[in-house]
Amino acid sequence: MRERAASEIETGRPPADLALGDLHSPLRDLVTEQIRDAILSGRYRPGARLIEERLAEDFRVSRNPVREALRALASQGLVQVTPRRGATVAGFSPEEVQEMIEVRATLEGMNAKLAARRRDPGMIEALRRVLAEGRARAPAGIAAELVRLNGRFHDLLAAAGHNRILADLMRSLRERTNLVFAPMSARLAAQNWEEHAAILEAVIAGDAELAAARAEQHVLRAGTRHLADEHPEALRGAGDGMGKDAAGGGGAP
Amino acid sequence: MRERAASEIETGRPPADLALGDLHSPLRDLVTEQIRDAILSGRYRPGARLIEERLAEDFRVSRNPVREALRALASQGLVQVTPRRGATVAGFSPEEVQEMIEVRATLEGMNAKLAARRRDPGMIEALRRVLAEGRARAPAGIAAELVRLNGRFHDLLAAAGHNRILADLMRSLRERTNLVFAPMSARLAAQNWEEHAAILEAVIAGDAELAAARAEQHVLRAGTRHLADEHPEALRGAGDGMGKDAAGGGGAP
DNA sequence: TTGATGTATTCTGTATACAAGATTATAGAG
DNA sequence: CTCTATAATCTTGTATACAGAATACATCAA
Repeated sequence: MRERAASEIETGRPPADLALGDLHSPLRDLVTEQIRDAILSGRYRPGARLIEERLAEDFRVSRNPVREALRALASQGLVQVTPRRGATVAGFSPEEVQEMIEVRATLEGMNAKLAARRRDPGMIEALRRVLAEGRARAPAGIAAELVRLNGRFHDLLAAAGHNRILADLMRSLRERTNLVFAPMSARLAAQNWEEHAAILEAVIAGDAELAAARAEQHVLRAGTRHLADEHPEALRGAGDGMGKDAAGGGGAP
Repeated sequence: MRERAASEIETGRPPADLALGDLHSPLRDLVTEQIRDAILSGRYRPGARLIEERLAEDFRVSRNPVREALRALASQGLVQVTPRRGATVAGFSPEEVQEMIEVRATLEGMNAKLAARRRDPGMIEALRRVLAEGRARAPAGIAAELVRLNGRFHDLLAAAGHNRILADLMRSLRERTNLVFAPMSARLAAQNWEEHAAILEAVIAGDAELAAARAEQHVLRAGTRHLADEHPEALRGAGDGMGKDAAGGGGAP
């Protein structure tokens, strides 16, 4: 503490409260991020085997960080590991998808309620900005960017609810459902952002019940849309001219 | 696979589709269970450092399985690991506890609703049995046993809801809150089981809304009780004559 | 004594090695 | 030609080794 103050004076720099070492993530974390991205972006498809040594070679690290990364992803539900048989990218049965959606809907509803009760001005302002960007990009944006924006909106909404535990659970469920909802047309993306707008409106108005209902419906509707609109080509290879973002998904909730 | 082993034990029936090798869990899993038990039973207290090599020596294994076990527990929220500084038993701030309770209350409410809609006869029968046992033991039972029974009741109720995702989340949250609620008097344990009875009654009656409300209140009330009734001695050492089960907890929800 | 500084020790992060289990390929019997 | 048995290969599970970061300790100056 005193040392920090000293270095502050010496360098004249503001007292960033994170140590220099905090910038240096362990390999395990870097590898986890790489694999997670590969899964969420669709480069590794559900069911694909994740062989430790192969990944280790790809990333030029030893198997240990890879193992730990795989286990971490497994505990988040993105990877499935079977003893002595190794890891695969998680795939979900229709029942599981349905269950995840129901839970997510409930949690998003709860969170919207909390957010509406709080009406944190800073968060609302940030949400407005992301909403504007999302609406603008929805019709024509590229899949990967829309997924990123959608994630930002939901993360901000979660932050507005001020419940970290809840936020973590929602993010985990969102990532998993994204794996399923990834391919979504521009039309659906547009509707997705209109629903976001409606949720935010209710939050701003402080109408907790309305916000909750809208957030819950938002998730449930996306599930229904997915089933109704189901694209058979979603399961095909990546050689459809959309490049590596092909499976990035346009506007899943 | 844990479930499979459990049902196996419960039924005493030789498993149909169970390969012999499935009985042989990796060391990592055995170590995970050991450490988890130690944490949940209070032998390792919140904040205590979990040093890999020390644990490895205790269990007579190398550090690798221990590392993986610690990471697994970390992802379940029972252990906290800081890069380059190692693992400690998780401790929660009052805010986090409050947040966990709120989320748990919502999820238990949702699950009770699902269970009431289904009214699975087999599950209800099993719940009745556990309820009877819990009620009988509540006044005088030893802490560790009451925790076990309480866990069984909630697990069965979760199974009755028929949503695995939801069940997993509830169990994870229950374990974490148990870490906090562990010390609970016999009186509170009795009330705990009366609330269980009320929930089950609503489930049996098929009254989804009532079941949800009661389950939600059940969790929230336990949180309030905990704050109101807070025992200062909960944080003291184990030398109070209750032995190694001292922190096992009588009747947290 | 108190505080700073350098040193020893402890612990984690990562790499490597090897044994045992699983998978695939191959050969032979029917 | 299909099916089974067996060998060859691949992969995971676990142990061990070592480098670097974090912590504890001892030493010395004020």
